[in-house]
Amino acid sequence: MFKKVLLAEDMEDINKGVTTLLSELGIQEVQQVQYCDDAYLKIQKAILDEKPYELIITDLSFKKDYRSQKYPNGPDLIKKIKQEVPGLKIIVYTVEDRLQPVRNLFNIHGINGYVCKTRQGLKNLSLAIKEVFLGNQYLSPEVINALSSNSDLDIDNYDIELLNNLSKGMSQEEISALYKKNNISPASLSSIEKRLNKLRIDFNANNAIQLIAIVKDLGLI
Amino acid sequence: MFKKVLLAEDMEDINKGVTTLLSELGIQEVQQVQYCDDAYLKIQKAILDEKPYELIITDLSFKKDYRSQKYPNGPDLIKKIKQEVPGLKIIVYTVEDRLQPVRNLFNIHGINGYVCKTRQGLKNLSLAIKEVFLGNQYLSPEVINALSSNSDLDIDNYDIELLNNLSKGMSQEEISALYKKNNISPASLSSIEKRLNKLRIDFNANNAIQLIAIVKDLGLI
DNA sequence: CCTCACCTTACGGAAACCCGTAAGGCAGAA
DNA sequence: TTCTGCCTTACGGGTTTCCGTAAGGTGAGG
Repeated sequence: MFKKVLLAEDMEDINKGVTTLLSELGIQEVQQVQYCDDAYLKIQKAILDEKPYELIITDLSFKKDYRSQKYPNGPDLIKKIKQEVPGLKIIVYTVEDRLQPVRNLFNIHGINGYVCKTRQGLKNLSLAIKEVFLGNQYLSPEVINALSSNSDLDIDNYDIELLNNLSKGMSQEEISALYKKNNISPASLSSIEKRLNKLRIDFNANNAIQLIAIVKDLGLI
Repeated sequence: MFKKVLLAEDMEDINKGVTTLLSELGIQEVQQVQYCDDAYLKIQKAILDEKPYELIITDLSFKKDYRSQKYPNGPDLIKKIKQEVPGLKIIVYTVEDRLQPVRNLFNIHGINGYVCKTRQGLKNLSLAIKEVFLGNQYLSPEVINALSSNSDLDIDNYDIELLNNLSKGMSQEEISALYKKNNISPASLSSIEKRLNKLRIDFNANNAIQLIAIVKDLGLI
């Protein structure tokens, strides 16, 4: 089993529950932080001391408070860690159960496990730790479909960016002009219309308004 | 201090932390449930036994699972309780920190306290219990502005419904037709346009698309 | 080299949205 | 009653979106 684990989670009550679980699993050294920046510093320090962490368990959302943070929330921290210490295992433990964010965390950032905070959350977290220790991936049941390939319509970054610009109130013509200026292709009004048409079909939307409402609900933007 | 309190909260870890806090506050009888339906039943039973609860502490969101529920989440439960036992005090303890939902809970349903789950969540909850025991309202700092009158632009149910219909992909003409059929006033296309224009100004939106994006983010719809 | 498939762009017309102006209706105050 | 302010409705015209059709460009494979 893992010997040294770091837990990043801002809420004291949850923090306490998880720490107990980790001890019960036989993990000798369990440390915890309530801010992502602290997590990053501890990880770096541990490496310098040649006693690195073997596993990070982190929430995704951290409430903002008076302390300004370089890494305000989970994804920022995860990105940084996986860039600098790609071998370090990461399990996400969070309430977020929308599939697209889960997909991104696995496909882009390369996390090792994802557990939803639910009634069985702690139980699943314990399973996740065991699987990740064996070198496997783990997804809790609520999001098991996130990585099944058929479930993703091919939405790429261009699409996301397009939807983002739309939701910021830009007209399609303005977006076209912006893309031409920045050499983003395709940039013509016609292409943008066509792309949006495809998205409307993909998501069963009558018009751009409903499209934005839907992708907001899905958490795509 | 309160003698008999019921806690409705689906996650075991949090549940445990809060229960401990309540005991420390000197509350003799603390019971807890993980489903809203169970909460409702316990409340009814306690009244029949002539040992009613004096305070309910409840989360807002409860994860769905295999058990189908008559009251699937906090607001449903709160509405029912306040209808049947208006004098029973209710404190909401949740992560939700958007102002509009908070406003609704106080103004429509008449809850007595609202505490956000944050780093200081437990501390604030303890304050809330004391205040509510004294007959006062309590809002935790994150949402203290929810009830300050100046912060609400006068958005009424008509506006919310209008935005909802828009986000469902209806055209303004379709909405007009629907309202005429259902005798909802104003129903003319012109009035609907005018109302949306006002909303766009209120929310600083360039067009209907951005308007929907904004009100979705705010949690108005 | 040519062909074919695919992507980008262009264009035109219908529908929807945006915005200003103005007329009708209704309630309260003089 | 008349006046006034406010809300609802009507209408016109400019802009944007939606949806075809079609022309140019590019790249893979024959």
